[in-house]
This record gives sequence, structure tokens and C-alpha cells, in this order.
Amino acid sequence: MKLRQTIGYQVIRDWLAENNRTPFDYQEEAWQLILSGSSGLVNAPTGYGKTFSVFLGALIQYINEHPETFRSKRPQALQLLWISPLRALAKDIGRAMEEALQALGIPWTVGIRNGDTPTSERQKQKRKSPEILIITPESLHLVLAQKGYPDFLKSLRLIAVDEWHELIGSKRGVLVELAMCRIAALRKEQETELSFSIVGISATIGNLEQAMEVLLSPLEQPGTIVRARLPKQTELISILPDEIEKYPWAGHLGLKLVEKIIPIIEASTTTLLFINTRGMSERWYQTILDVAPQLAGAIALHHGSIEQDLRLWVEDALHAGTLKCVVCTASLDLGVDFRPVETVIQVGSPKGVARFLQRAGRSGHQPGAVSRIYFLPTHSLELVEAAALKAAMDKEMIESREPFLLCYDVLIQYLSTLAISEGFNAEQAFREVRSTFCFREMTKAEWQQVLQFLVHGGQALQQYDEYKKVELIDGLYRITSRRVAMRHRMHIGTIVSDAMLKVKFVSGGYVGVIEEWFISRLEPGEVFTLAGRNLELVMIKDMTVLVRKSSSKKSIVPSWMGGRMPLSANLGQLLRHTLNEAGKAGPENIELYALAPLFELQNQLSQVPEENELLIEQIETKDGFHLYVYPFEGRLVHEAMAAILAYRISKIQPISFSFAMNDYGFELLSDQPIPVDDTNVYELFSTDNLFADIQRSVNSTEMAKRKFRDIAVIGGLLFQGYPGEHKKARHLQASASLLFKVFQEYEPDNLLMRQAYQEVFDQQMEETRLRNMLERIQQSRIILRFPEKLTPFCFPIKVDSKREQLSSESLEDRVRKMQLQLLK
DNA sequence: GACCTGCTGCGGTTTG
Repeated sequence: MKLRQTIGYQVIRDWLAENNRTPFDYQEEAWQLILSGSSGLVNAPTGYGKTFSVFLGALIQYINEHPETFRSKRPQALQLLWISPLRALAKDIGRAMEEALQALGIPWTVGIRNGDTPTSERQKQKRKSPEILIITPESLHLVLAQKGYPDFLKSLRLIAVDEWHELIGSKRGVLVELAMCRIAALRKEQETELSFSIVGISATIGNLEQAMEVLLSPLEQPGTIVRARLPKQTELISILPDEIEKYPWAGHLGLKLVEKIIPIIEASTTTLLFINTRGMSERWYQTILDVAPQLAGAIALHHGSIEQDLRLWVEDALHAGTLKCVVCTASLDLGVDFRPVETVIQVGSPKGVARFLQRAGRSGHQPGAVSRIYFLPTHSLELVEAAALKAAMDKEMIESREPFLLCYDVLIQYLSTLAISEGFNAEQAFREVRSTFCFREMTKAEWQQVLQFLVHGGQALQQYDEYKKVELIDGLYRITSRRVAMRHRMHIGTIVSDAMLKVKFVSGGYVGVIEEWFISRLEPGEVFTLAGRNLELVMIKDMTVLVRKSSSKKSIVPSWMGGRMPLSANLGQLLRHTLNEAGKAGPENIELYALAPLFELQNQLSQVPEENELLIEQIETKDGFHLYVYPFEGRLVHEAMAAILAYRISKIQPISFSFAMNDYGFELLSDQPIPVDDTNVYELFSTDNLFADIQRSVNSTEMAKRKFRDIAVIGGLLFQGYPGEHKKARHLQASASLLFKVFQEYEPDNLLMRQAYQEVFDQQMEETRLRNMLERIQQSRIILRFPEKLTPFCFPIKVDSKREQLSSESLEDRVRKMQLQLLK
């Protein structure tokens, strides 16, 4: 069917024109895709109306099929399933859809199904289905856990998977894959003439083709990628210290440059200030108020440990334009389309090209407009990242998001889900599950193990009734216990969080959450900071921290245990490449030019490595003998490499080390000379016996034990407690360790155990990247240098390793003193 | 088990 000749097209085009909505260059292509009943992926920068285009495509299809009656007829059955990873966005999207439907006179209804949906509303949706349902991956699985779900889903014409780039690189993506394989199979059973499509909506990532393949895998037919053609332009402006020589060589906070951002904030209507960690965002917020008290009331704080209500208030105020600046963490990364801002500032390394561009894209939000982002380095060398990011934007070197493979924990959860609703047939389920990208390599034997596990709790746990959940009844695997079913429903999902304590005023009102280990260090009467307020600890009761407002000037800023996002491989490569120009760059290359004095000193003492070189520095200080290596591969790879290198050196001669590392390099420190020289250095970085050496040097069992906790929770082996129930994090960890031990002893090839080790290799050590690095080093020139004192390159690593012994004030003094000594 | 810089995201009931 030719799109332009259809009535649906006319109706929608007329309506868009009446409302002065600019058409997007890719829009008709997206509509044609949906109209032809095919599947695919729509890719465009934020602000290019991806969401709306796909929604309108569904309407065009409907109008075309009911040209006379589309304004009167009500299907009263689900037509469009809208999967969105963010609860908070559902209302915005739903409202926009409702407005359009009303304007067009199409009597469809929009429903929202997620954890916020009240029970009454859920029941209503079941009795009378809305035509559009906006849902999270988790809630979709809860639908699959309901009896009669096939009827509910049978009328579906289109599934839109919004923000697919966010989901694909996580286990939440696996939830989506599994739901797709079930729904696709349902639709095949129905033998209907009506088309059924899956359309992913994605920002740009390195592996867009693969992202589509993963999503559409169960359909067993190729898809089409629809791309916006208009390129997005981004401009990066570095915030430079006045005298680079005096700017700290180490550190992560960057507060020294606070004066420079005040004029930027004042000159723009709204500014987002992105900070890498929650703790540092609290300190930035406070500091800005200290140096610019006139901003009081016009500036707010937003991060993941602040109470939802407060965050919503901030988001609304941002939307309404009553705030001039929001200091935030990645909590404001998503939800872009509905909250545009004028200016964006990134403090410290964004760690990856994609994240940086996404944040930049929050400004200059209209198609064709230039996005502008300021970059504020937290130590001198970090300025190189600004230069590298500029190159990345030219070359469009955007990271890939690797899909997860063979997540048996998620599979076990999914099969339990089916077992409590309609039950499943083993043969059929095997075929369906194997049609997903995630499980296409699963063997029959592994599938049998999964079934065994569901029915008997596997080999190791078979004497415990608690782990026997599923029964085979008349050829179908089912869960009949209502108690088990209820527990399971409450555990659907793949996000396992640490136990947090709620923080609440004695007078009532919640402020946010804090981690157990942090608050247990404080005595009643001590003051800490949360959500920008100074709070005095009164007491801890029932997993709630009771506080009152404090006017004390002294306050402890909490830290939260977060993820450790390492520098991405792309950004690392670009950094190495950028260093080629160090010392040669002219004034047009602002960042490198500013860094010239630093590079000069580095060259004087040691050397600035080029792209095809690996620099190793050996320095003797009063602390002992240091060996510094600079692969620029991110701290996880460096952590593993440090352990492997230490092990390999110790085979030459007995010697013990302590380690330190950051995203640029790592340090080995010993009290005796380190035997690394021209004769053995290539061998020390060889890929030979890598696997064996990893096993001997890195404590992978301990790492796997940690990973296993999450796997056991997702796989339903560990019960986290009923909502509102108070279970300490310790207990969960303890029971996970116990299970781990049992498997280790009685069932070492258990699927979930193997998965834990696999996750350690893939995620904790980034094994592929480690191997690639060693192969690269073998092709490089290794440069050994013996500087007489610390160099600008090793300085930040050295400072980080000192940090544990010093408080932050004395650390700052110490850094200044060390730096001054070197400059003499 | 955490602190040494260290993010985000989700989630219950049922069947007359």
C-alpha cells in the first residue's frame, strides 16, 4: 500500500499541518514500515519526535483499515503496546497521546500499567482493555503471570519498544526479548490475516543493526532501520582554569572552578549541571549556594537517593521554568523529550562518548539546532578528554551496547512466570526461548538442567521442599501453590538493589535514602547532608533514620556504593590517539594548547606516549619502588591487569605488591626493586596463558560470590522479603554465600554458578577488552622510563592510593605540597 | 561486604 495515497496519511498530515508541527525527514518512512506490517527500528537523536512518529504510524494503520468508521468504532481491545523503561515518563507520553486522539476524534483510550497503577485500575484494564497500554518490561511480565493473558494480548497489532538502547545492554532487555518470543508465538497460533509488528525506538549506538536483530529475533524475519537523516550538531566548550600550572593534577571534584560556572548559569534560563556521583552533587550544590547566595531558591538538587516527591517537584519546576539550575547525576539522563533545557555543563569525565552526547542533546533540543555542552575538568589531565570527545563527535564513535547472553536467572524467572498463569509445554517453550537472541545458543542439555531446577531445585537442593516449585501436570509445567505464586509476582524484575534506610524528619516527611554502612558510623547528634539539607541524626528505628533540621556548619557528606562506570573502550582509544598531538598542538586546539606546560614537564621527566606506544614508568620514592603503566583502558581492566602483572612478576622472583589504579593507568608498589626491563617486558604483557594466570591471580571466586547474590535473587532462590518488611542487607548476603557454598560443594556445574563466573569475566574484568589490550600492546612499542620524581601522569594514581590514609582536607594540602615540590 | 569518586532503573493480591 502506498502511504501517500491512503486516507490515514491524509488525515494525519492535515492535522499536523493545522497544528504547525514540522514533519521529520524520516517520519514517512517509519509510517510506511508500520503500514506494511513489517518490523524494524527507528533511530533519531532526542528531540526528533521518534515516539510520536511511531504512535502516529499506528493511527494511520487504524484509520486506513476503518476509513469510514475510525471516529466511531471502538475496538475495545489492545492495539498498541508501548514498552517504556521509565515509569516516570508514562504519564507524559500518555497525555500527549490522549491529546492527539482527542483532536483527531479517534475514540481510543490510553492505559498505563506499572507499579504505580492502582489495583482498581488494573482490574478495569482487564475487564475492558484500553487500545493503547503503556507498560514497563517488569509489568509486562506481570501480565504474563496472569491467567488469561493470551486473550488480553491476542488483538495486538503493534509493539513499540521505546528507549531500546537503554534496555538492550541489561537484563531488563532480556525480559523484553522473552516477552517478545511469547507474544510472537501467540500471534502465530492465531492464524489471522491481520499484521503484527515490533518497532524498536532507539538513540544512536554503535551496534544499531545488532540491536534490531536482538529485538526482532523471535519474528524470524528481517527488519528495516529507519534513520533520521538530518545530522545532530554538538558543540563542546571547555572551561579552562586561568593558570593550568596551578590547577590540581589530581582529584575528582573540580570545585576550584566553581566561580567560572556562575556567569554561565546566570546568563541562561535553565542549566543542568551533571555531576558523576551523588555525594559530589551534594557538595557542588552547597558550594554554588556559598559562592552565589543570590541563586538560593532558583537552584535545586536531583539524584537517585532523594525522595521521589522532591525529585518530581524539581522536574516540574524545571519544566515550568522556575528553576535556573539543577545539579544532578545520571538521574536526569533520561526523560529527555519532555524537559528541554538551555545549557548543559558536564563536570568530570563522562566516561563514554554516548553518555556525553546524550547529555549534550538535552540542550538545543529542536531538530537542526546545535546542542551546546560545557566541560569542566576535575584535574588537569582530564582536559585531554575534552579534546578526545571533540574528535569522537566528528567521527561519530559511539559505543555499542552489548546484549546479554544466556541469562539463566532471567529464564528461570520467566518460566516460573508462565507456570503460575497458563503453564507451559516444555517442547514448545524450548522452541520459543531458543528463538530469542539471548538463548539461541542454549543446548538441550542446559534446557533440561533449567527444568530440573524448576521442578526439583536442581541436584544440590533437591531435599529442600522450598525449592520445589513447579509440577508437571497433564503435560504442562505449572505452579499451583498460591503462596509461591504470590511471592514470585513480587519478585519479577532484574534490578537488585542494596538495602537502603529511609531518612525521615521526626516531624514527618521523607527526605531520601541512605546506605546502612554509612549511617551506622554516625552517632546520634552528628550532622550529615542529604538533598541539600543539613540533618541531625536523632535515632534509627525500624530501618528508618529519624532526623531533624540542623543549622550546624559542619556536616558529613554521605557516599553511596554505586556502580563503577569505567572509561569506555572508545573514549580510551581516542585518548591515546589525542596524545599524539600533545606538545605539538597550536592555539586552535584549545585544550591541548592549554596543557602544553604539563606535557612539557612530562616529556622532561619521562615521556608522553603516542598511540602506538605503551609507557611504563619506574620510580623510586621513600614509599618504595613504583611501577606505573598507562593503557587507558578503564579501571576494571587495569584492576585485573595489575593483579595479573604482579603474579607474573612474582614468578620471576618472589616479591609482593600493593596496587592502585584509575581509568588511565595503574601502579604496582613494592618495598624491593621491581624486575621489569627490556628483556622480559613483552612477555609480561603476553596473552599466553592469560586464562590460567587470571585464575591464579585474580580472586574470581570472591567476585563470583558477589555476583551470585543478584543471580540468586533474580532466579528466585532468595526471597528479599515482602514490601515494607525489614530485612538487613547482611542477611541476604549471608544466605547467598551459603547457597554459593552448597553449589560449590555439591553441584559445581550448576547453571547459575557458571553464570556468576561468566558475569565476572564479562563485566567485572571485561575479559575481551583485557585480551584486546594485550594484543594491542604486543603490536606497540613499550617505552620504559626511570623518572627521578613523580610525573604528571602518575600523580593522580599516586594521590588516589594515598587517599585512604588521609582526610580530605589534609589530602588537599598534601596534593598542593607534592605538586609544588615537583614544580621546583 | 561495603567506606579508596563511583549512576540509573522496577516490583502484589483475586475471580466469585
